[in-house]
Amino acid sequence: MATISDVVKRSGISKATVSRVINNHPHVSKEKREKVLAAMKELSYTPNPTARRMRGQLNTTVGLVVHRVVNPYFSYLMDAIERKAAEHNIRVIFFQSKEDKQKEFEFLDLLKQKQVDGMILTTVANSVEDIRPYLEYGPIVFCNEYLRIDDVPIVRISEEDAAFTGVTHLLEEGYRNIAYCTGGLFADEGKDRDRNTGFRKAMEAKQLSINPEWVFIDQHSIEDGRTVMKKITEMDNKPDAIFTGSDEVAAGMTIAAREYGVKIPEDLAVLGFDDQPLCLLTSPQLSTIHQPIEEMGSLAAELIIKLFKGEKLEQLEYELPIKLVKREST
Amino acid sequence: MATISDVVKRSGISKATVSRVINNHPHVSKEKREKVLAAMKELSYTPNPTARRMRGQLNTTVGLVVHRVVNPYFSYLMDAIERKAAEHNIRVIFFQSKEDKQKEFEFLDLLKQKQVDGMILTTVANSVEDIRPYLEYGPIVFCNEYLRIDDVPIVRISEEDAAFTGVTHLLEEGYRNIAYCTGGLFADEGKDRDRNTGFRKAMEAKQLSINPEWVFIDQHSIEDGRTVMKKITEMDNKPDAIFTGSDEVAAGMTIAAREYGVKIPEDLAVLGFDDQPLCLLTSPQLSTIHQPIEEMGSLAAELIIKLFKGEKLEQLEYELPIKLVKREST
DNA sequence: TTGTAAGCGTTATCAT
DNA sequence: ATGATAACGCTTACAA
Repeated sequence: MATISDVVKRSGISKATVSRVINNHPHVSKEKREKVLAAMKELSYTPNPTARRMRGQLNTTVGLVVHRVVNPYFSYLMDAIERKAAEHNIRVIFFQSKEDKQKEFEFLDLLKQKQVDGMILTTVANSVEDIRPYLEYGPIVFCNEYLRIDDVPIVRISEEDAAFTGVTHLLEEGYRNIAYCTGGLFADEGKDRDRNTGFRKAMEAKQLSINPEWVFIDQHSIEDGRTVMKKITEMDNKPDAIFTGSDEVAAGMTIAAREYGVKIPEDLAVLGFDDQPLCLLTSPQLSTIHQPIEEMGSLAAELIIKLFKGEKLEQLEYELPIKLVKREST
Repeated sequence: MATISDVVKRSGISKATVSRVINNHPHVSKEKREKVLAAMKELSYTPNPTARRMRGQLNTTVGLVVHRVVNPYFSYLMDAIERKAAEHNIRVIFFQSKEDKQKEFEFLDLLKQKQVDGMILTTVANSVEDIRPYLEYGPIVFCNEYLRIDDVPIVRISEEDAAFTGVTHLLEEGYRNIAYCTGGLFADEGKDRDRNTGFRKAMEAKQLSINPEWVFIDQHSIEDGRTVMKKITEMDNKPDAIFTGSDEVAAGMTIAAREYGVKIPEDLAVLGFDDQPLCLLTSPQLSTIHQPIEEMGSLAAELIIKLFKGEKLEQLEYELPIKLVKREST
């Protein structure tokens, strides 16, 4: 690999001026600039990114922390982020946190060590207080997160709107006995709080009350969905529709429905969340809440790139619109 | 961030000796070693990886080129590779090639520029001759590839065995009119050749001949699967089983089957390939060829790590065993 | 406008 | 066993 010194020898021009040309600095005569450019081309010279980084002048690598890459939600997000970053010649290093606090710290340390120049965090295990100190070392962007730190831009959907839209859809289709699933704990904080609010508001708008027996917490997987369906079949007082909060859970329910002879949506309407490709594979195909993953990833990448360039952001919170996709299950 | 010079000041010991301690070199007195270690701890010093890389002494980053991360085959492979790499404190930078030759070169250039210390290539678009020069700059491992370059280790399954096993399964279940799908062109090279050989051998073993009308080439997606099913329903002389070479294609066929009233497996048995999670979501659930993705990724990571350490590999070609998973579609 | 030289944080060479 | 010192490739004061 040719170095800057090779270009110096070849062109007979000083290192400083060559560097100026490389970095498009002004105050270089046309003549010398062209000579340098010629030498660079002849040697097919490329600046060594490692050396640049050591001088502290490089922003080309962003770290991306996801929960698990095999979760389609995250793999689509990665895809969107990587494509946008690639357009700007930014590399993406990725990490799987498995929501392990210790691992998360290890990744954040890469920011401190200048191994990455910025971080996009999609699932934060640690607290605001633990994350904040790392801001000193480089820009951070939250994506699909509910922590709020001053100065940290955040890209997400309105969970309240999503739940409201989903439950309202079920109500409009004529269902009245609505069950509710969540990946969280039906808690009063973060994502849960917002979704719960949406759920409550939708129900209240029709003067309906929430049946606590029909609330399922901590449900994530296809297997969980099967279990939920089983539980419902065993109930005396059964719901006639369910907001699952997850396509996987909804898919699991379709599988179990076949086993138990439950007809979807006649006996039980099932609404997913995310709009993953699997929605088209189940029978019946799943109605769901479409998440604007592509836009979220693309925006998150753009934000961090702006921060790399030292641009000021005119806005810190971005709530992207969801939309309801009606298929066969509701 | 504390630097080696800070440790020097704090401990009153020279840079050279501090460096020796950091790198566990011998010929350092117990006394000084402990002093240095103490200073390092007090300052919570970590060596700067960028500086190390510039000295040419760092092997901590591997580049991983996949076709598309949203393809579950690749996301599971990434997952396996990342987990194994993380065990050894190796970072994974990932790239999506979309099988674009130009992009592939850009990624390989990162090896030249020492942005990554080694490369795992899972889908090579360029020719052997184009790839070979990059070997000079760092180790390369092929995974799920069919190019052969001397000295480049390769991890894959036996495509011939996979096709033979799959087709033989269909024959053993009593099907005789076997259709065949491939993501390739039914060509005489690479992956195709091996799979075709397996297909032929399995058929020949039962003295059956291949009906060229039942061979579908260049089929990849769920949509492709729907099209294949449609074509089959329109045939006068229909096959009674199909080896799809892809779970997606097989899944697409189950969707179309519902639309056209085709019963699987009674009217047409369908065999997938990969054993992706979606196999459990379709009705009927898909029989398929299970790929040892976890093992492939893990092994590929181990190989590149061995090469980082300068270890000699005792073996260059690794063919991992597939197995047939019978579910409801055959 | 141009060039010299210092410095980024390491490791390796060579004396001592 | 230890310590100066050069070197990795680059950018940027500072001087000219």
